[in-house]
Amino acid sequence: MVMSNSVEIPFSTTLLVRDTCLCLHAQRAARALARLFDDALRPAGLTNGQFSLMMSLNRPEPPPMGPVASLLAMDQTTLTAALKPLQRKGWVSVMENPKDRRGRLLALTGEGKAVLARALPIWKETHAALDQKLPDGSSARLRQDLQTVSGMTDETPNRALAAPAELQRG
Amino acid sequence: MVMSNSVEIPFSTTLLVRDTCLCLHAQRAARALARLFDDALRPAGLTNGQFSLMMSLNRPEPPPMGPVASLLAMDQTTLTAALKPLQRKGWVSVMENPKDRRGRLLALTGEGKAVLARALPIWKETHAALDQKLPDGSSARLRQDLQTVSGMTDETPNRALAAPAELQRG
DNA sequence: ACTAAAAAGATTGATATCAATATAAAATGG
DNA sequence: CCATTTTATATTGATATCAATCTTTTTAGT
Repeated sequence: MVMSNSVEIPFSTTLLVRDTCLCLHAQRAARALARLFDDALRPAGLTNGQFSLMMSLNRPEPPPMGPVASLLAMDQTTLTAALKPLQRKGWVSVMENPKDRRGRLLALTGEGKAVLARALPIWKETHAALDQKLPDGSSARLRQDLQTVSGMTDETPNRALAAPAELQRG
Repeated sequence: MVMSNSVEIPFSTTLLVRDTCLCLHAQRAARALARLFDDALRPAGLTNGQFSLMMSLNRPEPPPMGPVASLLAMDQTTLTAALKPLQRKGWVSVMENPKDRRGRLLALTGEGKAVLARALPIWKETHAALDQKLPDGSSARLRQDLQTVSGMTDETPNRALAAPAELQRG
């Protein structure tokens, strides 16, 4: 009798996982889109993530960190780290919240707004080109499905999706 | 006449970008799904990315690095880095390709196969639960749309999607 | 064969990501 | 008011991600 020294997973299973895993498909699409927008935004000096983050700070009132992290569906510690280079470049200011001294309020600086304004037309062009290349209706449908997934996997369902007060129109 | 010391982007534009940007939606969904699978796979000692990578190495013939990076839609240097911890743990072996001494051939070790085999049922459960929570038909549709996006943004269209020879049935 | 170009990976440096943990301040319950 | 708990954020350490650049080896053109 021979010791089984390895546990074989059938190749067909590998193919099944490759073809069906939503997580894998999402990571691949996220990497591909990140590269697309990173390349496009490079002349503006921003990555796709920095663009999204800075855009989310373009509000009437400076938001605290927690809601911003939720909006981007990222860990709070990731946001702390992501802010560092933007602070260093003087594009984002992080100030103590006078109403709650544990908290910070995030705001774009004048220069940050200028950088973002220069990046905006690039985003518009890139996104329009992307939309056009997608089959009719794909874009809106994909957006909707991605939103469903983001919300569903959240411990606090829809916390990131229920447009936070600071981002509500009106 | 007053110097304009900042370039304001209307708040309505911020809301538009937040609601429509496919890149942002993809990053959020990717982060959310990564957390979901990372949490589930933690008892098996794998992250979602390590699971996908190792599963892609479960083939009859050890593949070189390039096609694996393409399959995962990741940079080749990212793959080099991602292999490090797996090599250290003795789950993946990286050997010189005798047919092309520039290249490397990647393979699971016996222990790597065992780890992957223990992770597989966790993936199945997690993915089944996810599928069930999604509205009917969403899962397949989302997969398809994500694949379209991944392929479209690739410099070599469909390079990552055209199932590479090593992954072909037959 | 020789040279130039292309291909496969590795390395470095910067940022992104999250778990685990720590700190400080606010809220809550006596 | 005081002790406990909760909340908001920071720090550390490990991995992930990609651009820029480098080395080695193969391929192409002559």
